[in-house]
Amino acid sequence: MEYTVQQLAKLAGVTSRTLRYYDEIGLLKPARAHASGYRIYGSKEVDQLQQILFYRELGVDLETIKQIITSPSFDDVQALKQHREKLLAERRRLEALIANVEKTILAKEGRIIMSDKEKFEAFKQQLIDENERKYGKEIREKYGDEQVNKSNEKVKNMTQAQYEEATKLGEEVLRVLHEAFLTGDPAGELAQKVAELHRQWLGYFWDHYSREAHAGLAQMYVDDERFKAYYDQKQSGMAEFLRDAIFIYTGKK
Amino acid sequence: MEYTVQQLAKLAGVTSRTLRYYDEIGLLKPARAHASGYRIYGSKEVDQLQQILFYRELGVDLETIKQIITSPSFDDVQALKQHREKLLAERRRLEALIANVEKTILAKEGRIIMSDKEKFEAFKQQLIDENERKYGKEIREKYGDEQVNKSNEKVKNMTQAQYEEATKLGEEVLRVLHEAFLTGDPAGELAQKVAELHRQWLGYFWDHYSREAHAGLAQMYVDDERFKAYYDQKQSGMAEFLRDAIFIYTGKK
DNA sequence: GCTTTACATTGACGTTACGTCAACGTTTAT
DNA sequence: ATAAACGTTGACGTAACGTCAATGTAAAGC
Repeated sequence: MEYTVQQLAKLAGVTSRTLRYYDEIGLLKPARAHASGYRIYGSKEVDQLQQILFYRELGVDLETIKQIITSPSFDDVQALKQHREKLLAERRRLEALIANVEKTILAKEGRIIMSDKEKFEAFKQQLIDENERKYGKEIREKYGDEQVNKSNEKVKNMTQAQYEEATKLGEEVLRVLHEAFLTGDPAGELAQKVAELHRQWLGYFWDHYSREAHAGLAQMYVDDERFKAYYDQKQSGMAEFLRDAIFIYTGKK
Repeated sequence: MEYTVQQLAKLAGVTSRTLRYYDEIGLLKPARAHASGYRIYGSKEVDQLQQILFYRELGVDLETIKQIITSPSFDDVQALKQHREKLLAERRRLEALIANVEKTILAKEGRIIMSDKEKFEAFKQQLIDENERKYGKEIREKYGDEQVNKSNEKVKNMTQAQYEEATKLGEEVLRVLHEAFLTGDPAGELAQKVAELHRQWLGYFWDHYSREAHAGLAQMYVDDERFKAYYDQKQSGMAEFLRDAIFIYTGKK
């Protein structure tokens, strides 16, 4: 089954302009060009476009999508499974927003008290995850400029499965951190487990690990209010605790 | 509680640039300016920003958001309830995408057959609804330029609850249309019920109804492949049938 | 075969919602 | 008083197209 630009655009619910743009940037090339110069797309391109639309739906930028799907190791069934996981996560985020709006309604009706901070909690979760990744990069730039290109490449080539794993690991860090916090001992077994998990989490974003960089990032968690707020979400003081645990783990203290 | 730009930005998980931009376009003005010229935001602005973020989350463009929240009749509790409805709808759309990806996985594993068309179904639903609204406007421009401003205003002020009702009605039109189609009689009772339901649906988007405009739109459904494909989704010929039913309903034939 | 309509191409400017940076004034902490 | 942190305005750049012009090609109608 072959399609011209308009046919495929209609089929997929995009515009012909979009398809031409995708051709132009090398994201989705036609199967071939008709003698007239018209673009002709086939089944392979249909499947590729569907993948692109899933990634787009999940907020991935086109350049990143291009790198993922043009990789020789790209496995479309695996990618579809990853989309599913990510869509489920997105649904959970929506559910948090729904819960937040319901809570806001109660607050407006005077039934509960809601802090200014709580009003924005559901909006911020994804942003904080992204900021955290970004700041990890800044540390890299600070301690090793020659590694930045590799690091950028690594982040861009991260698969959705890896992203999911990283997200889960980040959640686990937070959970175990709280347990360790309750022990009160940053040098204890639990706290050191947190630091180790945190190091594993960094492995998803950093091309090369160094203790110095790890410690530097941990200090940033305390110095930057956004991170501090994130780690203190369960209980105040947890950001400092994590910093201390990591300092001990890395031998800085 | 008062906040400077960075404080509110951090609280809400947006950038100071965003807040300055929102001030510049009149979307979210500070409560006052400090003697230094610094922007100072208060509780009222916090609540406004939360509303803005909900609308933004739901894909509403900033100009539209501005018009909604600056309207004298804006009711924030009512708006929150509408956000909730829309978020629930968005969650249902995500669920359709999840079902679609699961189905695609099955197709890839060779367990079921999936058409090229089915591969894009979940992506297209919202797009078609939006296109339909847009074309309704074009008809208005064609038959009555002096009504366009009112019509634009109506669409922009449509509440989320109204949008949901319109969506449901659109679905009912399609369902009853198929039943009527099976009777084969565009002048029959069922077909005329479809035309009436369609007219009601138009009431959500048009400030003023005219039979001429209705008939013109119906003809467009047959002439424009995108609408034709939409109405023919259940069975080929349904777009023409709807056109005929509306022509009879409006007295054009 | 010729004409008209529909479809496709490339090129280019415009849009929305910011991101980024420069230059410089103001506030806070030491 | 000084340095660091924060704020301002102004301005250019970006991603992902939307829109339109000029022109060639394919398909339908006569």
